[in-house]
Amino acid sequence: MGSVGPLALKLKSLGIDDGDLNALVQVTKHRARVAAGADVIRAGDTGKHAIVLFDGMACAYQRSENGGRSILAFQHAGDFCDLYRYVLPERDSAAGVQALTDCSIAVIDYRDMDRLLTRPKVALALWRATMLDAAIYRVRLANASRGTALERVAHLLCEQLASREAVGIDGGRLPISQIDVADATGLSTVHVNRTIQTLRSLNILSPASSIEVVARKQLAQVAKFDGRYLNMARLLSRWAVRVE
Amino acid sequence: MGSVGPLALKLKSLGIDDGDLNALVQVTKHRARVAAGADVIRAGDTGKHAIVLFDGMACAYQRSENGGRSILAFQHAGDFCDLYRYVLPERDSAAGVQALTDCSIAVIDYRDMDRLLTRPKVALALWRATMLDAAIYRVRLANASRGTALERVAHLLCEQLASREAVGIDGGRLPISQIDVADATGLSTVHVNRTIQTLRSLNILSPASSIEVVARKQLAQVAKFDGRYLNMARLLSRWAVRVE
DNA sequence: CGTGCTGTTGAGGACGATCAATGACGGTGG
DNA sequence: CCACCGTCATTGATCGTCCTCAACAGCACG
Repeated sequence: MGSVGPLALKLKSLGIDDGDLNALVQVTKHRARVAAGADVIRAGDTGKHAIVLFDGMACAYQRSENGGRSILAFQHAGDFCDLYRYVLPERDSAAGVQALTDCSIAVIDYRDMDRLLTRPKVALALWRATMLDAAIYRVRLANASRGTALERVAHLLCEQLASREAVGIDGGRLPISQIDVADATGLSTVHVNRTIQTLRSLNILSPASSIEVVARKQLAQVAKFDGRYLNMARLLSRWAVRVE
Repeated sequence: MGSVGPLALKLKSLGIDDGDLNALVQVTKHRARVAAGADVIRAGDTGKHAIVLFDGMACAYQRSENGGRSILAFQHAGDFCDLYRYVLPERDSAAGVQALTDCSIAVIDYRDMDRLLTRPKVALALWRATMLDAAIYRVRLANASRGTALERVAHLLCEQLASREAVGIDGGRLPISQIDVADATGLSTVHVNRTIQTLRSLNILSPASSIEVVARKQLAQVAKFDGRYLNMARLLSRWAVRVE
């Protein structure tokens, strides 16, 4: 915890000071690894602790009756995987979190959470963390079912780059498959493939068989991406002064 | 205040007791009316108070660069219109809340909010209220871009009936236009019209030129609607025991 | 009696789904 | 070392859902 990890970076931008941060870090234990493809949170799992993603990339998904997978959100280092379940313990047997790459996770016991919430700044920061997720849902909802496949795929990629930047992960490579993009956009894998090829032919994505953005400016242009919430982290740190 | 209004019903199901409820009601002032079509919250508005919807129906929307309107959520009596902005004061000039019918609103000053949050149960209940909205975003996101127009329209109608039931509003009539449905589903108004006619021919919607559900069972069947979160209010009241 | 908004209907075309097959790659076991 | 397998990426062809454009009807409003 000498180095400023993504979690610390995120919490600080949400208005937490060093003392509170330490309190939170100290109850964060049980580090574990989850293999790519495995579930971080089993569908229908009844949790007794909150899970934090320390490394790797995961996704919150929802299964549909026909077996399909809707990806609701991608998660990166520093994200809480299921904080919302602490507040609203819905037992949704169709919802879960899946590791998209090999992941490193840690847990915070609900008992410890209860104690953490007695610190006002921590309570507000955690509330904000959940609202940040909600804000992402809002943006995705506003763009779902609207625009061409090109715009939607481009927008999704912009979102993820922005999310990663906010926690200090740079580099244009996204360690996800085209299948993941399809499940996140609601497009078929075939069409996602053709769309990605279009983006490659525009020299926006690397020609390699992985998803790597090499021209962010143009990507944002194609996506009509509103970079405003790209700066969320920076904005938040300004708001931090409002705390207490 | 004497009668159990939708707001009280909602807050109680979120774990608030009578004392805390009174404290909240007492800082709820400045009742006002908003005409159908007008904005409850102007886009880009910088709020100094939270707004509660007392009567009528409104929608949280987002404007897109081409002037289109994406409806992110419908709001009913008892809903907070913009509670999330208290926590995460993003100044999104494209987002707003619009009255769909004549509405009656009230406001809670942010100063009073600050004081309310010193009550742990109130803080948790308000956090839960925002997470309830987020849960709705999740469900809508999982269903957006998926399935046929018929399923999507039917699902939207189910959601709204369920939301209204949860705060004590019964009756199958929804006071919204086909245009609203189109903006909420991402379909064209023309196709929404045809879809609604299909639902009418199935005797699920009333033949009248308004949106009135007369066969909920079949509607839920068409929508593949998972009634689980229909019971959110009742579930919540069970969870209430977990508070504190 | 015009004006504007919502609802309704028709025709044509585009975007993306679906089905099907093949290629590239890494891992596993013989 | 090679055969086998599963996953993911790629390509082609066909088909259908839904969009777009355009016009009109009903209704409330001034």
